[in-house]
Amino acid sequence: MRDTKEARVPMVVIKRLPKYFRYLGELVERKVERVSSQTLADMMGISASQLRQDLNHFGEFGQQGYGYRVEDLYREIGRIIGLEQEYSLVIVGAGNLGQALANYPNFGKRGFVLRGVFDINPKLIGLGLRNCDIMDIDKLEAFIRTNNVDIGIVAVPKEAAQGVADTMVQAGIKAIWNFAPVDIKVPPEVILENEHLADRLMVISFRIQELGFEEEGD
Amino acid sequence: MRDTKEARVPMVVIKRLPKYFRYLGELVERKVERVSSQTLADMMGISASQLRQDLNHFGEFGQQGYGYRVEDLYREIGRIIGLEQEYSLVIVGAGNLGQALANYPNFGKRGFVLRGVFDINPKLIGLGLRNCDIMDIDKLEAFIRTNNVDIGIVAVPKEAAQGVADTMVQAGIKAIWNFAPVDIKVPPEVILENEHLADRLMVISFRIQELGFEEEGD
DNA sequence: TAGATTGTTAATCGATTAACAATC
DNA sequence: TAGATTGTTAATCGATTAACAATC
Repeated sequence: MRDTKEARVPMVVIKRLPKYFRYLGELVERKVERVSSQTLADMMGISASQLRQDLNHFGEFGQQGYGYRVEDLYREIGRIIGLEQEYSLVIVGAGNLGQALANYPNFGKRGFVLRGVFDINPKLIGLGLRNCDIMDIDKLEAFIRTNNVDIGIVAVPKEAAQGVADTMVQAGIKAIWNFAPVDIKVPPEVILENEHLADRLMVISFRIQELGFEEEGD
Repeated sequence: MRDTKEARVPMVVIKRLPKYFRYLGELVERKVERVSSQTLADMMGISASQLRQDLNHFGEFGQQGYGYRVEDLYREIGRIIGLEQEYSLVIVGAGNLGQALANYPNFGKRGFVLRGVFDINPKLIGLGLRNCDIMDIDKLEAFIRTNNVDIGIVAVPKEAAQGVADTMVQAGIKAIWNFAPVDIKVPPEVILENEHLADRLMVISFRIQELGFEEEGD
């Protein structure tokens, strides 16, 4: 253990890991035994250089003249991402999005275990969702503490988002996945990932426009 | 019109536009009249240099010694993003996620108009959602054509995603926003944005792990 | 062994930051 | 006018690509 070459992995590289994992998973399903960096990179639409450079952050997984054993590399990447561990999570906000996330089957498949859903609306409290009840948001802090919850999903309106995040931080949560359309502030030791859906739609909007310029521009 | 300095804007810059827009919107709400690049950058947690460099791709919006008029810059960025136009969209897949997206109020607020929701499940077809009915996926291609739909949201299981995207492309859609956990292939003239939620969760998983190394590592 | 392909170092490219002359 | 702050050029930093010796 340790010394597996851990020297602060750049975020761009981390973000590509799930993609590697997905494509390798596909190869595993197709019962492909070996793959070269070139072949895998072509499938993924990246360069073989980048693929090898990326893997280089974590160790040596291939064999000269042969390539990579698909099954092995798949398992290794899974381990690097941390999928061999179990993470417990809670969702705050049982509106449309919160409910959709609670029911998203792909999460449970890997070791992400939904432990509870919270809302402020008395009408929702007590209702069952997936395999856990919707609880009052008053109970959030104690719940996170007693259940050692790792990840908190924020799916509340933007006005409430910072408050919910503060409570999570207070309770000692490790990471927050924010779906509210604001930039939440958390102390540096807490991991924060924002899912700004409206922002994405604006990127699409810009690019559609830009398309117009291009045509006209020549 | 034109010649407003359009020379292929880098993707990193495009992705920051909605963030500028959000923070400026907040300042507008707070009735702040002017802001300097330094102040705005501090709020956003970026450098003033980057902010000025970014704006420089689109024109000159400030005034030396004064800064930027908040109201004006807000409107300008909105225009650059393309929010003055209306875009029509359809959602394919009326499962939990599709329904949540259909009900997401923040979309409608800007000019994104939901024109239809489609599903393959006969039980869902005919049900009302927001202000449009769920239609049979058979009708998708014709619907996109006749209604000149700009953006297609893919919210179906991964096995069905590529097929749905193909139909959309066939029908002449401009952009696809994909929520299925696969990399869809589209011709280069079609804009594609992926929302790989499971990938995001894996990034969180990696970073929680990494946190463990750090502590132990010193 | 010869051919293939890795791991890794060096070269290139692009994005961020620093600096400052122009000017309100 | 003097002070502030922009727009923009130059310097730095980081990420991607190219190249190749090591080796299976």
